Amino acid sequence: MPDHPMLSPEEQLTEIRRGTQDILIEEDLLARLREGRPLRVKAGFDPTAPDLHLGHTVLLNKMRQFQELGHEVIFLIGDFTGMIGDPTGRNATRPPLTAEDVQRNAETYASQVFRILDRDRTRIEFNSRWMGRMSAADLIGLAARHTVARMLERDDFHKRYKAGKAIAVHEFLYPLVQGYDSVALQADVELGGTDQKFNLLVGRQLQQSFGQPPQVVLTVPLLEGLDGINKMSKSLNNYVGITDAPEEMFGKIMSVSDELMWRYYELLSFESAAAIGRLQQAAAEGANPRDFKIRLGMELVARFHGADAAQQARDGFLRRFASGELPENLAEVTVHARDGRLGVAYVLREAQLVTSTSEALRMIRQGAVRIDGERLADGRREIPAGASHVFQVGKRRAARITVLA
RNA sequence: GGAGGGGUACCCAAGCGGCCAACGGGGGCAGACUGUAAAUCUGCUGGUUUAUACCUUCGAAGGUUCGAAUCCUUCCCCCUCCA
Repeated sequence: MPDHPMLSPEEQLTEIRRGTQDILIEEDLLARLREGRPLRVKAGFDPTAPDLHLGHTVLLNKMRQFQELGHEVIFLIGDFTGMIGDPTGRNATRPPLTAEDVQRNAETYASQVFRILDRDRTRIEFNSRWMGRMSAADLIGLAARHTVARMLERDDFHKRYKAGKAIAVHEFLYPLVQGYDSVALQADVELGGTDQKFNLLVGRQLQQSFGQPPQVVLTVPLLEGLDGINKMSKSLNNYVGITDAPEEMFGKIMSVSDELMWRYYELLSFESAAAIGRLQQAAAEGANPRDFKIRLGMELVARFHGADAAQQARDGFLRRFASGELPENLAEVTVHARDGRLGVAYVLREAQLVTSTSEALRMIRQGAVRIDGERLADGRREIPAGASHVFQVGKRRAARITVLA
């Protein structure tokens, strides 16, 4: 990981500004950078969604950047706040997590974030460390430092209140606890997505209330998911997981719209703004955007799986979709025949290429099924035991299936 | 506490005794066209050894009926207005 220990405060600020939405207050950040000490940079993570995807990496990349600039990054796992569930952008409260859930999720986090962060420079904290021993009296004292009117300034509270929708009292505790985390950690900077802005600002206010200088708040944009509309999330199934296999990751990137590709360049690529501008220029002059998508896909796959894997993913993709060849590392599946044979629909179901025989029959009817490249028209076709063929369902599902006796 | 409205498939939303596995839209999947892009057109979008058949599904449980998503009873949940 490259280091920039020699950068001046002003130069650091320029780096930090890239890809951010807001820095509040920028002058404060500059002033702290001028102190010449490593800043304590905090970012909180919810323990409910342990599988990281590219959307999370926008923030992680920013954290890594602070590390490269020589600052101390605190990866805060909100195990205590997880019991509340951040109501941001939600209508329903989430079910509380058990201690085991939290522990397991935390371990998953740890194994994933260090694909981006420098392990040696990352401090992992759990906010239950201080919240867990806070008394009811302390909590009341904390709540006394904030007013209902200010809480209602938060956009989603405001909307729900005006619309007459329910706001549970404990939901007000979420921003308070998150803000108190900054007090407990004496954070200099807190990072978060734009949807976290209000919560981050509560941290400033509480720190002041506790006699600390208020943290600098830095927000990064939320990354749109593969659909280009909703924010990337696992529950919407529009995500690219950072543990996705190279081919899968590459394929997902290739399937995004041209418009979204540029957004991904902006938020995910480490290429310079100038270089990205040149690509856009070339596209405007008629270059095929597909080639830039390939470039982006390779950059991202290489980041998580290495350059060799990226090269292979690209080559495999081109062979498969540009030349129409079958994928080389085809899944090998065996299924069992009945009475020496098995109907195709059952073959497909047993091999989990479809979820039901009804779906299999539907797919066959629609001409989506191929056997060794030949389109299958007859849904009643039976495959004899001992046979081995390559079965394809649609463009994306394929496997070599051997029928055993 | 009182009055009223509502819970239908992934989402929204019709249906209000049989023609309902349930209109329509969105989303998704598949086919054509492509650059696994966009746009467009077409089909599909409970399950079942492949079936003008059967089974399960319309908040839950009972009931009426030859027959219920549709009628009745009880229960659960959500919303609106009043206190």
